[in-house]
Amino acid sequence: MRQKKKNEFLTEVELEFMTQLWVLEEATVRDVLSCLAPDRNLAYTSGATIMRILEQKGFITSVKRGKSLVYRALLAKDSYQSRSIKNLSEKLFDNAPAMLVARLVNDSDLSEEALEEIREVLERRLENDKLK
Amino acid sequence: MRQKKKNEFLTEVELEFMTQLWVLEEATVRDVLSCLAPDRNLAYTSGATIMRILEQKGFITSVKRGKSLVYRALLAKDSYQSRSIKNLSEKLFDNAPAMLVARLVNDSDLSEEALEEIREVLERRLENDKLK
DNA sequence: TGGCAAATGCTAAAACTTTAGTATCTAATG
DNA sequence: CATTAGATACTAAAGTTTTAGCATTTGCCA
Repeated sequence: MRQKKKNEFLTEVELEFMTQLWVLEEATVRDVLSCLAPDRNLAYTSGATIMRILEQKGFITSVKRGKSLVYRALLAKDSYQSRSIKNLSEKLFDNAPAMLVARLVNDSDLSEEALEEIREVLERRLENDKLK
Repeated sequence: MRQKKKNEFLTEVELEFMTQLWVLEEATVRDVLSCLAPDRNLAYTSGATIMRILEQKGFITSVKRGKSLVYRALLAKDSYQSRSIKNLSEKLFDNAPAMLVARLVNDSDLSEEALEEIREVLERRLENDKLK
């Protein structure tokens, strides 16, 4: 009835785990679990399952070290950030990135510093553009 | 084993339908279906099911008109854009909106015009800030 | 080196998502 | 007012996600 789809995006829980792995760079299941919110209370085997799925999907890889598998991200955080923001822009902002930024700076309440940082990011980008 | 979660976010297909409804403002199942990509080939009843689910979840509402239900969004596109961008910023950008904008302007290849628009959005926002 | 603690592999349950078939209802029209 | 075309309601199948139990493997240490 429904065909298998291969998704290039992380599910919610997968992202939760990847986020830790991106910080740790190298980690066992136990390492990742110990970095989650203390009230997360996930069974060890659940964590192991998530990691195995992430590996199956090609987001991470593992090597055996002692009796444990040590995982490492294949998908870089940078790349996934780009992929995600691009997707959001396409799917929800009609490919109008300016509208996306407008929502961000107008509706979230950002600090003065955050706004300044954004301005700098943008100015550096425009500067860079002119040089070419 | 797993508790029921109530998600404030749209699934992929739900977003696909909402996107049309936001444009149409008011629409029957058939109206929405006819706006999807021509190669989408979804059965009428599938469309009806999606709409019913969207209503159950509180994203849209309906009134009977003639023999059809006419749907209308309860969740505004603006609000959902804000909600989504905020979520992305939190979950994938460590709450650093400047980093988010950096990914957007550096890694997607935006046109000169798009960058200018973004600059304007930001300048208007900073201007507005000063007035207060 | 035999046993134990800890790790993984295998399996599966339950909720969610996506799709669609069948049954039922209803409004318009001859 | 009976028929019928078209709409919704109900149900369900198949895949995905999230969680975890049980069995098995493995390396370490007494």
